[in-house]
Amino acid sequence: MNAATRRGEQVVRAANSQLVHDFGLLIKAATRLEQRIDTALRRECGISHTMLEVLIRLCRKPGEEVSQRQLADDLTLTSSGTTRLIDRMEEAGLVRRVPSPDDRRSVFVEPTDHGRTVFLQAVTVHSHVVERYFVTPVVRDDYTRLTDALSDINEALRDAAG
Amino acid sequence: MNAATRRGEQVVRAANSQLVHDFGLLIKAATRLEQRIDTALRRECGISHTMLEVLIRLCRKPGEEVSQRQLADDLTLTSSGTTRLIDRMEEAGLVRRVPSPDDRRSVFVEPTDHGRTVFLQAVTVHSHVVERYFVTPVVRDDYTRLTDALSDINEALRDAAG
DNA sequence: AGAATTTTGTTGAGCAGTCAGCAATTGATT
DNA sequence: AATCAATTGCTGACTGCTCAACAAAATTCT
Repeated sequence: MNAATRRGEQVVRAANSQLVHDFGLLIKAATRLEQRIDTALRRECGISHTMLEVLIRLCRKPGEEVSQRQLADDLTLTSSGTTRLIDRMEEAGLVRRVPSPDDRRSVFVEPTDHGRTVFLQAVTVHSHVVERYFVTPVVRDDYTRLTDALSDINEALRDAAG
Repeated sequence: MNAATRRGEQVVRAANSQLVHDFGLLIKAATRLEQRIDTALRRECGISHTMLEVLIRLCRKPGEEVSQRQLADDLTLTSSGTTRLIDRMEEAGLVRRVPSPDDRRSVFVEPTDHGRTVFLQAVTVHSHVVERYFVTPVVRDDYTRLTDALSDINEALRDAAG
């Protein structure tokens, strides 16, 4: 057997590895689910899935002051991405920018009344899709394990710098 | 208690719902993992994560003829997105377009020698990241449940049209 | 206090995808 | 066989993000 053949087998083995396949499952499930939610939200509420995530974050603790910096960190976005996202949401009347009194670099973002109204509609749509494709397909016992595992993964990703 | 207060509580409850939180875990884990892999691949092999997914698909069964259409379906991309992706990969010398003899609309995509070489390097980088942040953080017993659950979710998503 | 460093949000340029519309080819209907 | 419909890949216009560079403000270090 020559070197070329040997390498050929190596390539095929790598492409069929269990690890590669398993990881593909995660990426695919997340991508498709997000696409579905995004489509449903745009059609029924006129907002994107990312915008819903912003509203979720902003409505969590009423009265809490959330800066763009915090939003960026929580949504895994860059600061410039966040600036533009909030631009669009402000334009759509969903949120309002409020300059921080303590730190004049910082900008707080808060939901408007309209933002809260849309949020309630959107969360309903969101829940339906999640219920149908995320909760129902998984056996109850497996579900808690799934979320446990995801928590562990997120923790590992958060702790490690590189 | 007036209507406004009642609605205010409703908003807070929705933003803190378990379902919303759990789903956030999935999206966040997938997003961050993919970002990490993408960064590592770009730095160490000069290709994107999407390009690696193409190479994985193309190297699975040697001799198999894979059209752009099939690639688009497997990667959850639009046909135009696929066209441009293959454009870039062809330019980088990773793949080659071959017109199908049977169907003159269709284009087969196959990896070049260079593509296979890069693939082997890339799969190593990919495996390291996946091993570290996807396999290791999860207890072994939970791992199989996790992948089972992800399979179920993907099946539900594949079967349903809307 | 003053200088150097870090943090915050914004902007221009670019990248990687989408959608809508297209021509070429193939398949189905009659 | 002729037409009508569906599929394949491509292109222009757009979206939503990133990265790099920046000014303004805050923090740290002498």
